[in-house]
Amino acid sequence: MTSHKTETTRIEGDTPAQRLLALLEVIADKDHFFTLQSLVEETGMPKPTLHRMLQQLEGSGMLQREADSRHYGKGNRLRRLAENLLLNDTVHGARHAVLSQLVDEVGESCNITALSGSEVLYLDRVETSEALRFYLHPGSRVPVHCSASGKLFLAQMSPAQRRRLLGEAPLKAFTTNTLTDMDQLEQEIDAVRQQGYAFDDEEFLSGLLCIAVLANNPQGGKSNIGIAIQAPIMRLTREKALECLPALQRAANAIAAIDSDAMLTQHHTASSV
Amino acid sequence: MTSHKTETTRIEGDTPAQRLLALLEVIADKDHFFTLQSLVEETGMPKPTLHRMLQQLEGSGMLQREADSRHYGKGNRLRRLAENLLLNDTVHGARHAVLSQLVDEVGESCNITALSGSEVLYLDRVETSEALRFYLHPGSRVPVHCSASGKLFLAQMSPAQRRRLLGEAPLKAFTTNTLTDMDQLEQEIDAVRQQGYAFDDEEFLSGLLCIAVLANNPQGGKSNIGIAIQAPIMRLTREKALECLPALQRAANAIAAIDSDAMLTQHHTASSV
DNA sequence: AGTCAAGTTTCGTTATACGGAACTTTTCAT
DNA sequence: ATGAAAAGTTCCGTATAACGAAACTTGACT
Repeated sequence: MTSHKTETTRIEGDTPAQRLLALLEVIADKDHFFTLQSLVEETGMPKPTLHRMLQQLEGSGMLQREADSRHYGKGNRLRRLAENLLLNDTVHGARHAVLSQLVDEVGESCNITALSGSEVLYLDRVETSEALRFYLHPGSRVPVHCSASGKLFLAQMSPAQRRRLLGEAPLKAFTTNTLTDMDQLEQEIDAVRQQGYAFDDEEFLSGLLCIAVLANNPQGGKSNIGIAIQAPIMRLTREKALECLPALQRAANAIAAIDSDAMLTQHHTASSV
Repeated sequence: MTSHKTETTRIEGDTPAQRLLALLEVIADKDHFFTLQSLVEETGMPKPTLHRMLQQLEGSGMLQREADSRHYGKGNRLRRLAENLLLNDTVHGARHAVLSQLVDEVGESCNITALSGSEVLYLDRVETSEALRFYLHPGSRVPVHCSASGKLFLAQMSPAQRRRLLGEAPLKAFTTNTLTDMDQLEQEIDAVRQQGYAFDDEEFLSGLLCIAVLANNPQGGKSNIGIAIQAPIMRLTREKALECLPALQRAANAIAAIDSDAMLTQHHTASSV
């Protein structure tokens, strides 16, 4: 047999730079100093390659070597980068706060979504404290045609755009409720546009009901971020969901306000305090 | 408002990967969305080059585009990277030693914090040896508006940033002492800015008093590192806490020094003051 | 001194970055 | 609606950097 290569982590990426970022992630998880050899064993990459990468990171102050010249630790520049990344991410912070507030109000899991490519991307999510719940983590994706926010995004598009997005692949059925007929879907989308909100009534996952609205900024520019409540049908019926609509809309407006504020391209933020 | 070529920032580095990291630093400083064009103007780099870089960052989930496909924001992967970097940087760090030293001096539990999203993140913590104590572990989070370090972070933001972070969701009450009125909070924050330190007087947990200062880097930029003492009110009154202030400030300076110290090892610290 | 393991350098071979110019899409003024 | 300006995107020949097997150096321990 062969040697037992544990290789818990893999450095992946299509380009050298992406691989370097992946390496940074491996390093970020370490709470102790590490050596070149330890990384070789952990990632299975060739030693000269890792050596070169570490050299670059050290050369730019992202990493620092200990006095013995073989143990690496995180450098100041890297720490500062991390600090600034978090410090200046008020948009995410504010959105998250609104989402938490909404979850408190309605008592069910809520999420913020965006259209990314031809799929709906979960940007952020706050879980209910209820024991029974669907677990969908931020970063996961869902098809447009069977998600509440997806329908809203579709409803905003021109017919041409919509067909371009949906026209290629047939509408995949995930449950018996999934709308797989294009005409049916168009009809649903018309209704959605009228109402200003959309349901996903077990169209993606059996037992999951979802209601969503858009966080349209008032200027009309289509900053289409969606916000949704989702829960098991045993706790959330269509009727109950509609009762949550005002709270949902309020949250959507709050998020729209944040986004339009953050969209203003200021060239210089006031530094004086 | 004309497009003077200010070129405040330069993307420098000997290798493509280093230049990409430099770009990340530019991006880390932004608290609003940005466009390709804005980066072109800010850095003076060729458009296709920046386009390619952003493409790589977006493709690997480090950045995310808004639905309008021209505004970029920080992605989840980048946020996670930043959090892990800060969170796992403690055990062998010189900061931990400073914290231990402070605990020895004042005899109460102390911690190092950073702002992450709309919450304060505990980066590191050293417990007192006293039997009676609050147990809060590194990695846990606390709302900004009712924590000592949170108020300090808020105090250094621009009014616009602060409003964005606090304005859209009501201030949740955790105890009867929690400041839930925005005007009251603004007033408190003004005071905090004057004083340079902040209390949390049972505003998050009943019976818990806390005093904090920032580890300001000497260059005067914003800081995302706070340091705090916390203890049950039966052992730590406001008066007693103020007596600890010199020790606390000394520790903060020590931590700030660690950060800028290693900068001297860098090729060139002195960018213009 | 001798051995071994970790770190480092070399170098021919690929793969990627680079960025001017051309092209496409969106935006905005008329 | 219409067209011009601006932003985003793609092309592609050239320049540069990444790659990693192998050879070499360093240092720790015997």
